[in-house]
Amino acid sequence: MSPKSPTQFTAIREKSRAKILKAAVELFSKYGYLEVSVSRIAEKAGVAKGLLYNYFHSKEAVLKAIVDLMMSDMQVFMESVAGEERPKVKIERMIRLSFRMFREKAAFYKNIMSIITQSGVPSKIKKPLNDFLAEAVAELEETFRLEGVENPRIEALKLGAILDGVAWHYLFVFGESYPLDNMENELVKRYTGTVK
Amino acid sequence: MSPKSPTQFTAIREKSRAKILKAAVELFSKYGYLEVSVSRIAEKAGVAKGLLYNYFHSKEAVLKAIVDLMMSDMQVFMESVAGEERPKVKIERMIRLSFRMFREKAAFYKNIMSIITQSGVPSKIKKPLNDFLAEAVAELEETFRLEGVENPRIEALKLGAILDGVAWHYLFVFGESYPLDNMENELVKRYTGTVK
Amino acid sequence: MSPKSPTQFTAIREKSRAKILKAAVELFSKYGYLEVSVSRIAEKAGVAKGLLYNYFHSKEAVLKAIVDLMMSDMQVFMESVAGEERPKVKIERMIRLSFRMFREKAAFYKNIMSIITQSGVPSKIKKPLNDFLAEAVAELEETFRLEGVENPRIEALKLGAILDGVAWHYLFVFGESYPLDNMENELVKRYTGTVK
Amino acid sequence: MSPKSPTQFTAIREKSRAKILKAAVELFSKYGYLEVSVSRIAEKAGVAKGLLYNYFHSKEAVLKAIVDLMMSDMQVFMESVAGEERPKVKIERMIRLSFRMFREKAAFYKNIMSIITQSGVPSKIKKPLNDFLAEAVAELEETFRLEGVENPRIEALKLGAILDGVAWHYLFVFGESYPLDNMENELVKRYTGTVK
DNA sequence: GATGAATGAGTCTTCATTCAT
DNA sequence: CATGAATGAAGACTCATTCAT
Repeated sequence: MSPKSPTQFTAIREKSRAKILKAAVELFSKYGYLEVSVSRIAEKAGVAKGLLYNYFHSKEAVLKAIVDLMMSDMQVFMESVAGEERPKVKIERMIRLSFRMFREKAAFYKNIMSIITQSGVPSKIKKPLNDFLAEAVAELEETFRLEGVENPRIEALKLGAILDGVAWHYLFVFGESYPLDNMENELVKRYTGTVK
Repeated sequence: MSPKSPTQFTAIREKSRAKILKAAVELFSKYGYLEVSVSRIAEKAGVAKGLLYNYFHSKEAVLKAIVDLMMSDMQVFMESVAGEERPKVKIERMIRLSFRMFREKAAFYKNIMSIITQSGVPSKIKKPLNDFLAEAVAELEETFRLEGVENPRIEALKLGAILDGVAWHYLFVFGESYPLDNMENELVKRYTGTVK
Repeated sequence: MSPKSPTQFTAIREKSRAKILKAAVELFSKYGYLEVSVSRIAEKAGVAKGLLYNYFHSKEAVLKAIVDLMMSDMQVFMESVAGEERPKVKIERMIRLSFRMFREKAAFYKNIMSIITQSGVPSKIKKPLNDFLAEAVAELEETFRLEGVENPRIEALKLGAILDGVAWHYLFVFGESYPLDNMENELVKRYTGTVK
Repeated sequence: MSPKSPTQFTAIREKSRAKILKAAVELFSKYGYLEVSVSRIAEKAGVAKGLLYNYFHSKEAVLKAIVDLMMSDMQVFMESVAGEERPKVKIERMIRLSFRMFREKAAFYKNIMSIITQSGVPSKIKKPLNDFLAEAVAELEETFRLEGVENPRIEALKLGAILDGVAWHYLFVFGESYPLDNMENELVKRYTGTVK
């Protein structure tokens, strides 16, 4: 008799939106943005194709939403180390954080790398990701500088390259057999002189 | 008009095939496999669309042919250092070779990384590329072992990660502004104790 | 909260229905029947999409309701001259009435001509409009006959054609720059021998 | 063995293009531009949907092609009376030409009027048609001026309105029952003082 | 060997309509 | 009476592939 309350609608919306995003993340990370059709996302999410457009005005908007999610996730991670003043500790935390992301946000991370690598993706979407990476390297550089490292820029790029290289190898080349834990400890040791 | 000799036919075939491959390489590295249509390849190659199917039975077969080309290119590179017995020198040469490839075969390399990243590409094509990478790491591992490094597997993976990370940063993130030369010298110094 | 009296319900119903019709008229005349979506009508009317189906069982039914409205409007106009016995005066009044409609009901008139022109619109809707036009011509014919004009049918069709032609030029071709007033006086003079 | 000659290809292309245009003209004039889908055009033309895009880069381009055809047809008609110096004769010829077009190019003319009337059609397409109509009226005005008519502008608009009104009544309201011949003779008599 | 017209499945997107609350 | 989430058919358009010549 009475219409659904706004609260009910919000809850329903949130749930459907989440279903769609979840399906999209999985499919994009497994098959790549261009290879996945809107129909397939809808099917996997268990909703009608049309419903997707109730929440995202285009396929690209779905990708954008995923990227935004990932970005704020990463931002949170970044901020969690931002307060750290001791350079060595900060480096260690950044390394450990990166590995945690590789492990816990594998699907997201795969998407990110795949998006950056795919030419079909509009640069409107790529730009913020590239910017984020560049910023992360800048942060590393600053930390190395504080630590008194001789060539902080090069050193930051090197660590950045290792981390992204590890991610790439883990996510796209070697898969589960990759010795993620060993690499993590090795890098921490190498950059801080200690092992946990 | 006049009947052509078998040799002439072969020459013609080879020329058309090469034209098509060249066009495909350029387009794939610039726009990505999925974004490039067969028509566009044919157009760029200056042949009729139908002719392409005379040489390759599908669009995917064109990609396969390109990957094969790249693989043998890399194989040649690899073999050029295979004979080197002195571990330190071998490591240096492998590093320098990699950077030469990043620089001189940027388009190829971009394609490779992009292909590996796109799970849409059938594993028939991706497998050999992955294998090649694994093999290269194995080669590094063996060399580090000879050198007497403590944990050659980890060390090889680390250098592999750096190299691929550098490639990724250079090709997809930072572009021409990336200090490729500095990184090269830095790595050589780090791994051999010398600079050129 | 409190139970509403039947009168209240009727009032509410009437108000919502009117809001929807108003919105539809405006949108249809501005963008055309096919170009306007039900969502847009509901949005402009400030009601939920579903409510529209509470009052009209389809989008087409909304159009039908609008056409009916227009028809009764025109009927009223027609009846206002029906009593006139003097042929010359009647002709003049019909001409002047037509121009008043072009001016004051431009949106309605645009809709009508547009509907008649779009064969996509089901004839259930077009029929009454066509009938109305035919009737108007018949009325003119009768009046010309009374006046003793030689070929009243042809004369009626000719005046009808001029009036619709003027409407068409004014509404779709020349727009505001069309000399509606001049044409009106010219026609009155031509058909009655007088100017106001 | 040998490829088709360019001449053969041109012939084939011309034939297919014509088939598609013919189907489109018929469907557009019967159901209106917006109501007709590309699939339906292709089906009626007896070709695959995709082929249409081999000849026209969009549905709108098909419409544009039709409009262009119509425009040049009308241009030819216009030019055929352009040389006529005697005003009375010129007016008669213009009237008779118009009626010939209504009769012989009914489908085209229906399209034109329907296009001008439909809001969904981009003004890029409408503009030239409107311009053409305006030009035709200007031509009439000039002729009336030469004839020494008192108010040539109004007179030209009036004749223009009659002609378009007749077309509208014939094509959209009364259909085959409309006394086209009578109207034609009546108008000629009215504007030249003679009947054929 | 070479041409490009032709096919049709598949892409993203829109929208009238239904329905649980 | 009122809401808006959900559906699915249909629309315009793309493109790998085939084939007659």
